[in-house]
Amino acid sequence: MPRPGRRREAPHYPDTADIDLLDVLHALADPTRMTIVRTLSVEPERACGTFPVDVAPSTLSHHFKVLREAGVIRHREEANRRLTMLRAADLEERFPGLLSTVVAAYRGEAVEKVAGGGEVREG
Amino acid sequence: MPRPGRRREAPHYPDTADIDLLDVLHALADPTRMTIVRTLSVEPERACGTFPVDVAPSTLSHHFKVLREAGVIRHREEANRRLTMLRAADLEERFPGLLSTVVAAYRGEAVEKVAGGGEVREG
DNA sequence: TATCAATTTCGACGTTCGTAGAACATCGTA
DNA sequence: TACGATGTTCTACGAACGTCGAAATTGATA
Repeated sequence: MPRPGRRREAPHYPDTADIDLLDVLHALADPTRMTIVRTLSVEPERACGTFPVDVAPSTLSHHFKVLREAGVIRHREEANRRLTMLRAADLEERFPGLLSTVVAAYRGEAVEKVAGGGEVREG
Repeated sequence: MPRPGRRREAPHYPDTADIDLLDVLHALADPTRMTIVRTLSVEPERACGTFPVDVAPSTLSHHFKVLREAGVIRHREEANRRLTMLRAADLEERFPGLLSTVVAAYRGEAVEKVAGGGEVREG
């Protein structure tokens, strides 16, 4: 009996206190996922299909799952789309300075290695 | 014709400018390797076989290789042992604040997940 | 109601990873 | 020279990973 109001199963998010550092580091250690995070660090929220990455939708969905279960992102339902945003405040509470430091480090990286190579305005 | 003065091949270290963020994050996203790094953050250098981890020597050697090629550690030959130290200054130059932030975050983590569980004095 | 657009789930495939045992190399010492 | 201590390399193996296509689901729209 599928419940209405949610797209399939409601995703499971770890509590802030349960966010694991190694899970976060592993989630960030991938060019596609890092591109997602960097994009969200500039834009507060964004629809799943609009990220500047060059992978199949199913692959992208997989990366969202990794980031979600690591506690890095959260989704918000809107119509038939799902908006993604960073759990920046939660991460800041759990691991102070971590997210901003990592994102800042990635800003300086060469972009050629990023999946898709599509650049996003760095505001 | 084996050359004297060095234990086998001289390890290859990336230049500071060539250290890749994703490689570093991947290297740190493992309990055994994170334990090595945390230990070195308290003690400046340490012989390879003396880390509080519970893996076979060959496995440990593999982890050192990952950390070395990511640019996180450096070795120093001494007699028939090899001392390991962090490339803290290089990492600070390449990715300011990254190493200290990550290590600080790991300090607060539960230790049960650490390979071997052997605790080290946290000074 | 049929259809489209957005996204997830499932199954499959090839690659990388963490692990350990066996063999080897090097240094210090008996 | 022989031996023990210290690490590394090689090989192998199961698990996890990144990738995709096909199918399914949901909300909006025709």
